[in-house]
Amino acid sequence: MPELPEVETVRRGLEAQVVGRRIERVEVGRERTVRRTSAEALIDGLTGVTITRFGRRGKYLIGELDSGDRLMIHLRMSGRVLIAAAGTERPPHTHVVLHLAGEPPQEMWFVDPRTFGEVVVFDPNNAAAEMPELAKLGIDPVTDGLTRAELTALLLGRSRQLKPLLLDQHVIAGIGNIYCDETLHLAKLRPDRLSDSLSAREIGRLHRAIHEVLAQAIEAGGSTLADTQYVDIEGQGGWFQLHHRVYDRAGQRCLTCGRADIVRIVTGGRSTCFCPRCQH
DNA sequence: AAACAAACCTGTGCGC
DNA sequence: TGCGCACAGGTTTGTT
Repeated sequence: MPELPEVETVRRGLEAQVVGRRIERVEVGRERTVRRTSAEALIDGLTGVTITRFGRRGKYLIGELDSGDRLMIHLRMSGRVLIAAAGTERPPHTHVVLHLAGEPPQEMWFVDPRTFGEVVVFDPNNAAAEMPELAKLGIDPVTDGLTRAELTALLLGRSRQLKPLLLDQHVIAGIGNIYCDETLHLAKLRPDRLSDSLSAREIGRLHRAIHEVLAQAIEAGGSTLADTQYVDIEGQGGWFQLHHRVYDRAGQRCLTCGRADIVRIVTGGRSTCFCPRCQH
């Protein structure tokens, strides 16, 4: 569920509330969440340690530890990170608990019904072996910046449909299904357009749309859909869903032209919504 | 190289 | 009310 804007919102919450606080105790309730290593590895790697800063690349949260190790959290489809007063009743599917020192004592929970998410402590000097996907991530438009020239090279260097290309984390890191559809709509480009068919003018529109959609979504705290699965670390939802113009609106009138209905197709195995009149 | 399908899981919403 | 199916914000792997 969570894409770049949601992960960035979580990152900011962690930076504000978890960084600088010693982790006194660690609980792992479900082995699958720490499957890359083990419960012992996570407990050993985090107990008595302090997170000194929290970064993000694409949808990967990376905490730097004063032990020299790093903490990687990926929310995948249904993961959530929450902070709560120590002793508060935990929601179902709370798989990892970090007990944080300080007044008042708090707990950081990793909650994940579908268990696709991961929590890992790894050694940055051995990242190629322990976290190989990090090195393969493409350019993060927010963390790294994505210039128009870089985007042009990424598009013209191959012939791929725009939708699967923008979703490919090895090319551009952070865009997921919601923001891909919203970006293509704002750029007035069909999701099945081939990347090497774009004019310089169209590339300019796409470049602007990527940055605008992500920036506005971050400002709005991300998108919280009807199931209210995504919330920030304090349990608050975002409000960018109020600005969705195509995502999950198949069959409804286009909010931009008002003269056609949003269409749903499947591209790259993903549900894709667009306006056949606005997007070419 | 690019497009597809399936896999990993659980929960929810819908039609009957 | 209950059942079965389709589908979900992600990513990897294997097959055309």
